[in-house]
Amino acid sequence: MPGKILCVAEKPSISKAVAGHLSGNQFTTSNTRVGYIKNYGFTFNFGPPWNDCQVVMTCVSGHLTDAQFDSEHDGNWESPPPLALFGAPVEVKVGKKKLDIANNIQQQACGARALFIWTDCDREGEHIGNEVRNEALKTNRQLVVKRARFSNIERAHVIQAAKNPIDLDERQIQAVQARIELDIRIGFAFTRWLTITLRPLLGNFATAGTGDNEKKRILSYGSCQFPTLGFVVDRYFRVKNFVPEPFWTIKVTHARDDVIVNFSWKRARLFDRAVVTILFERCIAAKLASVTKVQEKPTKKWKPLPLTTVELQKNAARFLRMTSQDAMNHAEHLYQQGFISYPRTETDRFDKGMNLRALVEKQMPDTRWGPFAQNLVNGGFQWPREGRNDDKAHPPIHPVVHVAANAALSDGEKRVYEFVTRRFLACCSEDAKGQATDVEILYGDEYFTAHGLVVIERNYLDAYPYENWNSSQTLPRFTVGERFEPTEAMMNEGKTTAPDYLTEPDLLALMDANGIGTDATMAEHISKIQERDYCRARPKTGGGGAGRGARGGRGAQAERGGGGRGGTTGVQEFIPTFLGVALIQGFENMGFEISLSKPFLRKEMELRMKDICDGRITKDDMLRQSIGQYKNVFLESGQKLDVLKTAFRRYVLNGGV
DNA sequence: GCAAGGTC
Repeated sequence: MPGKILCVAEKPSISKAVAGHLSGNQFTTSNTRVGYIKNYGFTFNFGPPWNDCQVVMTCVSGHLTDAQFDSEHDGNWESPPPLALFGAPVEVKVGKKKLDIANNIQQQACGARALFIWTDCDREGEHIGNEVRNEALKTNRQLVVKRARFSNIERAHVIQAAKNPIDLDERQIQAVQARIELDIRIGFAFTRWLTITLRPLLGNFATAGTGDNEKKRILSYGSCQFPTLGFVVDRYFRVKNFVPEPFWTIKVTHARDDVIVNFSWKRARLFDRAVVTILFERCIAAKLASVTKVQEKPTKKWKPLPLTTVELQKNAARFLRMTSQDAMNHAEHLYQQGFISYPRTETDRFDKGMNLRALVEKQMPDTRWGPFAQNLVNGGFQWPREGRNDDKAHPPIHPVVHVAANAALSDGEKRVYEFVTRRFLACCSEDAKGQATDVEILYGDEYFTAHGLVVIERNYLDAYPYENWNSSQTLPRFTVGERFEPTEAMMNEGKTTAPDYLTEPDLLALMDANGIGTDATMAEHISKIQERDYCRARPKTGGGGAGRGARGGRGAQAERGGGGRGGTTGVQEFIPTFLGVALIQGFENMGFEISLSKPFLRKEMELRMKDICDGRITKDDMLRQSIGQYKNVFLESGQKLDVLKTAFRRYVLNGGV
């Protein structure tokens, strides 16, 4: 007598894929009250102790529940006072829009022997699994609850996961519950307090329009939005306070075989004129330079890593002239139509079980990159490089089917699809190859080098026009030990230039490096601080090479990647408003040991969550500790309100300085 | 009206 098993995934795409694999595409489909959620019915042999079972496979759509304060604390912002939110009861309830989805789970759980949870195998996925479990148990107390462990949706892997279910990880669930409770307590308490105490000071700072708008203005605090704003403000001050410094450098050129070879100084530049003068004079006095090193060696330009969400967003700003939010919207739409894989992933390595060649083959009909794909299929294919990140839930972003150039897509969608596909083909190709020549000379007491490059095989670059690699002039022949008199030697003066304002790729890189937000939310935080009028984006103008010689970068935060690409692409840069500056400076001036505007608190929260997952502390430990810590900061902020008000008067009312 | 995290 076959039992019934209910399977629940985190989202429609997974439930459909899993149903297809487990049933061999032999399933029935029934619609639920929520249009995009379907119940698939089929039979499957799960092996002992379940064996042959009737299966219903369905899904939720992200989290089912939402945390909210009890009715006493849910209305009026003034009373009870925001401070009370650190201790007020928090209720976790199924969201209004999720009631139908929850009901579907309850109904389908009736009469089932077991519930198999197929949510993503990450922390939030574990928590969503718990929400599903709670719903199912409401109508079926006897239900055995298991979870499938999977890291991709390849057929064999999915079947393996179905036959070897494990248990939900209670620690991960607790860690997320703690995060949720902290986010709402801290976020709501500070937001209400900031709004009611500072809104009256804003008066004529109504930028968005009328006084009516002004009444609705919210001054929000969030553990992600504040550090995000902090990065923007921090860079703003580094630009504003920048003082150019003069430097000096020595340049040597030599003409040989009709080529003028430029040698650059190994010290690049020094900030002491007298010292450079002495070094320069020694060069001149030496008259002859001698060749100390000639090196010819093969060199490569590495093909890109498989595409993650953060990379997609950064590249969209640089190459596709769209904001990270637009890029995500387009990617989401492409995903929903089945054109590309799931667009929210941190994974930059393909699982060995994936058939990448088959995916390349699908691109052969394309008029733009078909021949390139054909070449890969004919033997040029190479497995992509493997990055260090694996979220254990989704593969890197890749094209799933071919979409022709004339397909009915919006312009933005087309550009995102093209980028995803070209990136994928580049990943499956070979590094570009070249021959590099380095010549080093000793002139006086100083070393100088010249560099030459000949590109031999472009390889992946042929499919990936977003990157360049060009041959430089071919260097004439030099031999080690030879001596010559340089055609010209000059001492030049230069000036350091200010760093650029933060661009969107810069900001994304900073957030990524500091653990602010997730692949799915980083773009939202960036748009949130604009919505709050804490900062504004404007197109970056001109700017070629600005910041090249910058010496202003003394900030302590990690900075990866970076913008600063010359030309006039559609990259945006972020400038804080006086309001944004006032908030960040105000809190900075309060002199807390751990600043609210820096990423440390969020990082701390991540670490404590990890402690819970590893069993070092419990959820209650974390809540007690963190609530206490933030409550103290909140109380102190109240005591130092004058500091904040001073910053507001200074920046908002007086327009800066 | 408010956070951040999932997702459509």
